[in-house]
Amino acid sequence: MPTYKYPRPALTVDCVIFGFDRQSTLKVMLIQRKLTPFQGSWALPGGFVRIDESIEAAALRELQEETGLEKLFLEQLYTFGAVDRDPRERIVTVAYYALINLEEYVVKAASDASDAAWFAIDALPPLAFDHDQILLIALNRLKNKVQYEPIGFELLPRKFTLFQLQKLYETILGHELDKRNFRKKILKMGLLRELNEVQQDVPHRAAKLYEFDEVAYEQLREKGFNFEI
Amino acid sequence: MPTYKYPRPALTVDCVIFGFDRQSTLKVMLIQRKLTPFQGSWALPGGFVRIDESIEAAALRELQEETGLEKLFLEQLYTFGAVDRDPRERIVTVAYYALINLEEYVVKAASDASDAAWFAIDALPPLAFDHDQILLIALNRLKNKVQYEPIGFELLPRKFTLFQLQKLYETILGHELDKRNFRKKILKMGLLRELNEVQQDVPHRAAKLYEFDEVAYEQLREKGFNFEI
DNA sequence: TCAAAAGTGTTCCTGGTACACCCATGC
DNA sequence: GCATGGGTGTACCAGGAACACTTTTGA
Repeated sequence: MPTYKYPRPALTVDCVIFGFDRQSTLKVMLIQRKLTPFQGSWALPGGFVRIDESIEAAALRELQEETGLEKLFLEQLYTFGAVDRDPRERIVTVAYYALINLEEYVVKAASDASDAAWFAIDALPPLAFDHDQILLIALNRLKNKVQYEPIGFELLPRKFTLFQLQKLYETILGHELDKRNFRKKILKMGLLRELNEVQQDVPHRAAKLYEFDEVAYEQLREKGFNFEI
Repeated sequence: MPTYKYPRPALTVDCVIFGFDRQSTLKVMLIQRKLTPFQGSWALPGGFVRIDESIEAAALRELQEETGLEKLFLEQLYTFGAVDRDPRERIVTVAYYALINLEEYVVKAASDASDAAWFAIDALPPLAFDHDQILLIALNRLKNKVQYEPIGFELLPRKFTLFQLQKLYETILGHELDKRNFRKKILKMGLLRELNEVQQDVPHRAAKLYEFDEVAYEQLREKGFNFEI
């Protein structure tokens, strides 16, 4: 017994998938459209929300179809509902953004050929629909959130160096950071577990590797600790 | 030519409308439901998104129907899409939150009788659907946002005293603030215009009135200023 | 004269910021 | 030996936090 008999907008999800590569560039995954409208253009991966799945489940499903990754950071971004955002008909889309570790992704991606590709954030092609707007908002969210929640680690391999972490912040925030101050601050928080390992195969002195300590973070957070870069 | 022939969720908007009264309590407007399900329960005001209006327009329309106010602060909160959040059928709702100045509202509200009522947020009735969850998230958003954007003023009359402003922050943040430090900080920002007026009809020494200076805020913001309490 | 809020400065301490050099490694 | 990052400590300064008393007004 449908309670509302008027025409309904269609409902989709779109995902802004961020990755951070070895060259310290922030990238986004895009899909080349095979159909009209915007045939041949690049667009955010996405699709319709099925009647029997939650919107978050729909986003996860899309994400898995595209990346093959099971566990990843996923957060709802914003819902876009301008009347004419899709030229075909009324479509409302709930945008999500995801953070993935490119090193793990690359392995899986090699297996199945796909129409997906990674683009550096500062060298994007024109995007279909209002996807440039969505991407901009996602980027802003990332910039803000990375400063007060420890989500940056989601973009790095499990074991990383302090230099990699610093470059990550510099890239996302768009400005340089002082090495000594950065290390002092991040180590003082007590969220990093220093490993008895160093980098391998680097053309310079090998750096110590660290892991993000989620348990320690949870414990500190319960005591009122706030992450802040 | 609909591009997607499968069943679609219905799409609604729900609004969390906050007000701040003369007794320094934070309140929310709720509507008593006339129909099943949850007949007689209190719920957030909301309604279906029409096929030819944007979601924000739908939220504004609902808001105006309920409050009669034209200009108010309105921001998208989050989209709720659990499969069973409505017992009748699949309904996805885009939640917004609004901040209104209760003094202005009360005048209008007196004119048309309504099933709406204001509840202090620490004395809420049980709510229909997942509206308690929505309200909780709205409250968190308000708590956070009020600290780094000057939106608190939306809840006050145009002319207010520093004491009122301080009480507003104390109420929303849930802890007391030091009077001298608060005044020092807020005045130093240069966002308040001191008026040549004082309170009227108060049973104690009358305080100076201030106005929020939006122009000054915009100018400062362009120079990189960040509001912060 | 009492109650309620208005109004006002100083001290201390923490935490941010600026800053430069030697070390280890691979090529 | 050169390039690349690894790794480390100090001094200064600004801004947050703690804190108490006198004044004004109306009831």
